[in-house]
This record gives sequence, C-alpha cells and structure tokens, in this order.
Amino acid sequence: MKHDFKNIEPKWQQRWEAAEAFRAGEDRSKKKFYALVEFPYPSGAGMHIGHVKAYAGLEVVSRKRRMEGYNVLFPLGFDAFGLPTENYAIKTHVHPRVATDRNIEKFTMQMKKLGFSFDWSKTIDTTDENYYKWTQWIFLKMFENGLVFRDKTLVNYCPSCKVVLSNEDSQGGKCDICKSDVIQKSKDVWYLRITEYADKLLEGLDSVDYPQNIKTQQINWIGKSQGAFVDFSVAGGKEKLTIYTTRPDTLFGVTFMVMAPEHPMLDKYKDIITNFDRVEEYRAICAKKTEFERTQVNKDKTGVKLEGFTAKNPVNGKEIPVFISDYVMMGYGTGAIMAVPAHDERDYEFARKFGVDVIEVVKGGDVSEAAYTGDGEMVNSGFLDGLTNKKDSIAKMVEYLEEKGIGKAGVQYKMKDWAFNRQRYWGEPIPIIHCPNCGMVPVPYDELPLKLPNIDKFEPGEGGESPLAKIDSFVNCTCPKCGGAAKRETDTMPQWAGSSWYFLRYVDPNNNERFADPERLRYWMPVDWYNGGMEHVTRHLIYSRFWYRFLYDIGEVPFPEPYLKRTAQGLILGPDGEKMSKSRGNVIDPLDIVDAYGADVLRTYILFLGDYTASAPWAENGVKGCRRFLERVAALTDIAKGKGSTPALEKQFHKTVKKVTSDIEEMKFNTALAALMTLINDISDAGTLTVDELKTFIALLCPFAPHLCEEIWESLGEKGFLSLSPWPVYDESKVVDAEVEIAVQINGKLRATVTVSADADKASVLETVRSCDKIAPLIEGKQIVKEIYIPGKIVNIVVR
RNA sequence: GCGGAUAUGGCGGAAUUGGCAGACGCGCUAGAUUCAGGUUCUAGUCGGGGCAACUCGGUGAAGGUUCAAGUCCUUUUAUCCGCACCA
Repeated sequence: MKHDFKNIEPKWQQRWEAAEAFRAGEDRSKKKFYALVEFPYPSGAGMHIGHVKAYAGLEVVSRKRRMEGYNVLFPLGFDAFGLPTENYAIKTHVHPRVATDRNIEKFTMQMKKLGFSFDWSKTIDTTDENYYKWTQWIFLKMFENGLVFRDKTLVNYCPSCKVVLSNEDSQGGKCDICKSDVIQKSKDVWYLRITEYADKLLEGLDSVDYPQNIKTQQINWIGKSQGAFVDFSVAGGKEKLTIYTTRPDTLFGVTFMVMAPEHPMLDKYKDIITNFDRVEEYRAICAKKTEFERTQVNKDKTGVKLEGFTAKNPVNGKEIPVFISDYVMMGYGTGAIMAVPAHDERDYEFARKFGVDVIEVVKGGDVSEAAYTGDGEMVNSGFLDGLTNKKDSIAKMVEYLEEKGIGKAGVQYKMKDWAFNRQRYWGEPIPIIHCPNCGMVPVPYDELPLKLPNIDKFEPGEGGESPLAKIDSFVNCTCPKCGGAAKRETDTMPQWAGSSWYFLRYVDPNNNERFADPERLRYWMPVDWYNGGMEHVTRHLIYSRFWYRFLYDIGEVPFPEPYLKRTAQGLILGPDGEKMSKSRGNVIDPLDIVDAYGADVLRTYILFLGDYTASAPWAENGVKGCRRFLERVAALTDIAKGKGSTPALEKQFHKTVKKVTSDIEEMKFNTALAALMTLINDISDAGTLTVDELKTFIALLCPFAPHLCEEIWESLGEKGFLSLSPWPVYDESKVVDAEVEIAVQINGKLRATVTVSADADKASVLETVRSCDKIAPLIEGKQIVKEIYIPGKIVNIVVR
C-alpha cells in the first residue's frame, strides 16, 4: 500500500464525524478519563503550530485510553473574550461577535483537518450568553460570600490616549501607542479576595500530581512568609508606623526606616515634614515608573530623607531617620519597612548611599564590606545576645514584642488580591448596580445573563473607562433593591474569568438550569489530566484552582481540587531557534505541512521532535524522516503474511508493546516512536511479519497516525474503527532476556563485554569474567582490591 | 532583581534515574536502482592515532564525592520562560 494521505485523511475524518466515534459516552458505570487541554483564543490568524503540539500530547493519551476501554471526555472550546478581537473591532468596525464566530469556525475546521479526536458535541465559547451567564453567576456567588470588593490601586495610564495600559503596553514608561510618558494613576478597581484562599491553595498542592517545578512555581507565587508586624512610634510618639518584617530578630540592627512614596501617612504630616516639597517632587518621578520597573531596576537606589520626621526603635529607644524610596512597595506588607543594613542587601546599598549607620547584629560576615544575610550568633542585641539559632531568636523577639504590645506575629503573602476588571467592551459585564441609596447591589440571579449591549464604537472612553459607559440604555437602570434610579457597573471582567471554570461546563455544556448537572460533575470530575503551557502555571492554574475551591466550599462541586494531574508542553521554536513570531518571519503554518505531507506526518513529527516538555526548533528535514517512516509502515501490507515471523521478531514486538504503552503514559512520545522505528527496522531485517503482528503495529501507531492506521486496518478486512479496538497487550515472560550482555570494567574503564545467563549468581559471573581472554591478562599478577557486580549491567574489578 | 528551567556529535535528541555516552531520526560520504531530478536499497558516520585488532580523549566551564558521574554536591558562564491590565 502507498501512503495516499490526500485521500485517506478526509475519508476517515468524515467517517469518525458521521459515527460520532469520539463522543464521550453516557454509561456512568464505565471507568472514565477526562483529558483537558487549554482551550485556544480564536485569533484571526487561526491555528498556530504551538496549538498542534499543545493538543497532540493528550490526543495520543486519549486515543490510547479509548482503546483501553475507558469512557473518554476530550473536549475543546474557545476562550474568546479579549483584547485582540476588540482592537480589531476598533480598527475595522467588525463587531467582535462577528469576528469571533468567524474565527471559531475557521479554527474548528483547521482542528478537524488534523484528525484530533475531540468530542465536538461538548464545545463551548466563553462569549456565548449561555456560557457567561454562569461566569456572572459564580461572580455573584463570590460577591455574596464577601470575596468581591472595591479598592484603589495605581494603574499605568497614558494621559494622551486617555487609556489604562498593561505593564506590557507601557514598557520603558512609554505608551505603546503614542510613545508619550505613562503615569501612575489611582483608580477604583474590583478585586477578588484570592488571598483568603492562599493557605487552601498551598495545602491543595499536597493532594495533586503536578511536577515539582510547577508546584514550586505556585508556592513561590503565593509567597507565604512568616514574620511579625512591629509598631514604631514616629513624629514624637503621637502615632505608630507599622512595618512587616520576616526578621524581627534583627530589630536591634535597625538604623533607619523607609516608607513607600505613596504611603498615606506622609500626607498627614505635611506640616511637620519640613522638606515636603522634595517628597512631592520624588513622588512625581516615581509615578512615571511602573511597579515592574521599580522592582526590576534596583541597581541604583534613590530616595529622600524626611526632615523633621523621625522614628524611634522600639527595642532600644534610639531615634532613627525615616526615608521615602521606591524600593519599598505600597502593595506588599504595610508599605513601610524597618531597615537593617547590616543584614539586608537592599538596605545595605541604601545605607551606603545615604550615609546611615550599619550595626552588626548577626555574626558571620564582614559588614564593613557587604551585608551578611546568613545565620550566626546574635550580637549587640540585648536579650538576644548569644543565641545562634535564627528560629529561637525570632521566637524570643516575637514573644517580647507581643508582651510589650508593640508587635505581633504575622503572615504575609506575595500574592495580592486579584484585580478583576478591565475597561473594555469585549468581556463579561460585571453584574453589579450602583445605587445612590443602597450602594453596590448585585443583579438578581434571574436577570442573568446580563448581556453586552450591541454597540458599534469600541474606543475606550475619556479617562479610560469602558466603551459601555457611553451607552446610556445600558448604564441607566433601576435598583433591584429600592426601585430607584441607579447606574450599572460598566467595567467588564478580565479574560481570565471565563477560563477559570470552563472545564466544568464541558461536562454539561447546554444545561440551562445550572452551570453543570451535579451527577455529571460527580462522574467526570476531577479532570484526570490537564496539559497546557508553562506560562499558565501560575496565573490561570491558580485562578482556576481558586474558583473551583470556592465552588467546593459552597457545596457546588464534589472535590476540593479540579485537576489530578498537570503537565506542560514545551514551545516549538522557529527554524532559527527563536520564538516564532510574525515580526521575525519564522512562523510555520501547520496547514501548509498538512497539505504537503498530511496530518499524520505532522502529528508524528511534532511528537518525535524531542522531549515533549522541552522547547525545540522546527526542522523541515525532520518532517521528511517521519514521512519516510509512515511510507514504510504503509508498505508493510505488502509483506504481511499469515505465518512466517521469527522468534526474535516476536520478542521484539512484546518489548515494543511494553515500551510504547509506558512511554505514552510518561509523555515520552519521541522514544515511543523511536521504538516503533526500531521495530520497523527489525521487520525489514527479518523481511517478513504476520498479519497479527501488523495489526499490533498499527494499533500502537494509531494514536499518532490514526488515518493511515485505520486505512491499513480496513485493508486487512477489518470492520469498525481501529481507534476503538483493544490496545495490544504484551506477555511479560516474553520480554525478559534469557541471556544478558554485561560490561566489564577494570578500574572503571571498559575492557570487554561478556554474555551470561540472566539468573547467574555473582560468583559464576565473576568466574566467567576472570577467565575471559580479554580480561585475564589484565588482572594477571595484580592484587584485586574489590569486585563489584550489578546484575544484568556491569562488573567492575578494582586492581592495584 | 526575584522565581522556574535548560546546556550531550554537523542538527533534533536518547541514556533502564549513579552502571557500556551518542538509541531513533535528520544531514553527510560511498555504492546500487532510476533516462534524469526525486524516491528506494546497502554500508559508513563523536574527535585524535592506527591498514587493522585496538587505543587515547570526550556530555557549556572549573573543582569535589564515588569502584563508577551526562546523571549527585560546590562555584561559574550562557540561553529560555514567568513576574500580576498580553492571551
């Protein structure tokens, strides 16, 4: 047979679709497998080669699971709210609804051309009213449970475009659109109180199967730190300035304090601070920097010393100066710090620049040279002197602070509450009404979905508010509580909202009564295996775990964690080894490859390319290798006979079934395919194989190259789909070798190999080795110091 | 800066997790098939030395642990990813 992909691929795609071959079954007595891949943003550019890799992994696992008899749910939907579609609408006046529908249609068609076994009957679209109704519903549940609040924050704002910018769009402090200076502006923002779930999100990690690096990234992102809040009296003892520190034990080494430039206490003491003009000057400079820059560029510390405003060290009563500096962030801790220059690098650098004293309180370094951040004996620290264990000295200091009422133990998280709104059109409207009498009032549940009004001008409003603010018919409404005139919130939710619970909707996508039927949730959840990009490991993964955990806490879902197992694929880089991007011109269009080589070749190549979890550059020549491989597979039909295989080949088949079976589970697709290539080389050497062996071969290859394998299956006279036929099994007794080859080393250098029976004992193996004619002369007359034998692997003789 | 990762032939990558480095594929060389290009087949392909058997060296760099290190430890360099309004 020839590999006629142009005809066989559409043929099998149509047959699968007509038979709904990959539709998840309703039989809940069967073992289930829920495979989830991150749903795409349906951009106008269509499918990217990265999507193919992201989906091909669990595509193979899902296909294997079906053959193993599982009831498999492998869905795909669309995360369609977002800026690119909105910007496209601003530019072209094509409504986002129209553009989104068009893009989804294109994307779906492209996916089908790859032969992915998605259950298209379960597809969803986050911008569908029947979907975002439930996104709004969950938001209101959070509102009801005190997890939604409003507060001020600083945002990047371009005064010329009058628009709020992301950090990315304001890099270098310049507006990406008009290049004018970006300023920091205070703005009312919606927040979700995710910090309340910080501990639950940390604890939940113990019960799930994520790779350690993903867990570590989440732990660091949450950034829990144990420390203490300490009150310093300022301005002559009238008021307290509270700081947060993880090292209260170094309190005796505090020689100054630093406040964030935006710290509200500064304004209260305007009249006392004699150089307040300098403070305002400095604030203006800082307002031009994004927080990102402030934390990033800390090479050169800047700041202003406050005149007429000092603090008192609460443990030794010493008067210390207070500075403002932008290396202290208002958003972390209390917005003020105690500085211990001897033992903190940033404080040290600042102290050197501003000529403040450095007092050593932990022995071990030379504080005249650099800050010492290690452990050591406490000195110059009153009642802590002589303690050598950090834990003990922290505990003792916290005890002292609590006793004296000047501080208390506390916990801080790096993770902040989640800023949950955008001033954009193309997002879920936040279902809240502002009533002059009743305050913030939720839209009643029976009025959901709160639909986006149909508009044709998508430019953001003056001052950066959402385009919705201009639509009077949307904004003006009556308060559901008092019936008086009220105004709707015009911000929309961030694009993270829809993706925070989408995996629940796949289970029951058309339910109008609930976000999903509880019985279906109990059967399908949790997701058994979730694969996606490393870049989503912190945000999306944490956000969706938060939402799910909340739903669990209010009794809406059956388990506390949504994903049992998480993996992440690596990027496909351009042929030049750089990240693919339009501007570099190194983008590979997957459909070009499908046209030239077929979907089976593309799928096979992408998985053969290298370690699935690592990044690898695209190489067109590698594609040809996979084409050659599939052509050789097709040609196997010409030599398969009823009988005539060899015992050696039979053994090779058992080994390959074992290897492919386990490699797929470990996502080692490249070595699984290498094993199949090795096997086809063995078949070529043998020159023959049986029809049953060919069936085994195509069953193993079917998850990778399903169209060709189905075609061969049919040509062998089989009815039904190979894709739904049983997965091959192997016989463990046929896999073990009776004889093994053992490497023989003298003093760690390879000198020979010997073949011994697999169950030989150490004495007989060593006897064989010593008498071997390559080894005997080398140990002749030498003193044998040691003989090491690792069964089945190696013998090492140490001689002198 | 902080956090996460990576580094192995000409190239993509393997290495049973501390046990024969370079599986498999690409590319390349030689030969065969073909009118020719492509395809297909056979042999070879980490580097140095040797006709060969063989031998010496070799996993970004420098140290260390071990009978044994690509794998573990310390230091270091380079590259990639994330850092909160990009999706």
